[in-house]
Amino acid sequence: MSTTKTKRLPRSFYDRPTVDVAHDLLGKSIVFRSEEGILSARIVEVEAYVGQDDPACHAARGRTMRNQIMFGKPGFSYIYFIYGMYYCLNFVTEREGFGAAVLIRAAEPKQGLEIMRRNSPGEQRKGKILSGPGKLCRSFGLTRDHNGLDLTGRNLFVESRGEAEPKIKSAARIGIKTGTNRLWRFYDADSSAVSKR
DNA sequence: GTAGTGATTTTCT
DNA sequence: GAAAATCACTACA
Repeated sequence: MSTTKTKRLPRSFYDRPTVDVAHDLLGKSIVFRSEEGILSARIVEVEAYVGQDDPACHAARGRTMRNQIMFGKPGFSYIYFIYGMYYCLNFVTEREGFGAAVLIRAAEPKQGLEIMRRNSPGEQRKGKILSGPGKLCRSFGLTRDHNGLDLTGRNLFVESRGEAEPKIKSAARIGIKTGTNRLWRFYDADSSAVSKR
């Protein structure tokens, strides 16, 4: 019998302060049942986007068509389209009515690497194929079609295997012009898959 | 190795 | 009409 316990994170994991959720997601595994097969990866870089008082958060100016999922219940996926060609994956956090989420920026492939390579023909290096939010979605095959999935369901979720906590560092968030004073980017200092050093 | 910039289209003002 | 939670390519060191 196996001694490795795998556990899908429950909704209560996401129903907490966003910065805590972001921090605790590092080292956990994203699992996605795509039509081509199972994909999984170890999360090594995330960013927190926290409600109306965070000017960099999509929810800062209230509800819109795009961000309404962020105001819904925690434990759902928020996937948006950016720069005309990329998607970014987030997990919605905190109570219903509060617009917050964690952006998944980078991960290390664990399962389904061949599918990821097919989805990202320009980037075949295992250590870099998920190193960036746009690349992660492209390699996983995530699009607007996967916006609003329930992370307590079967198709997309995060699991914990009782892994040791990684060495976590924090820094300013990337690619934004406001709110850079908040150090809400967290990453595994020992991983080479982090998007920027 | 780093620095600068063009691609491409949805979303919001 | 402008900006955008990015990436890949080019030039140069």
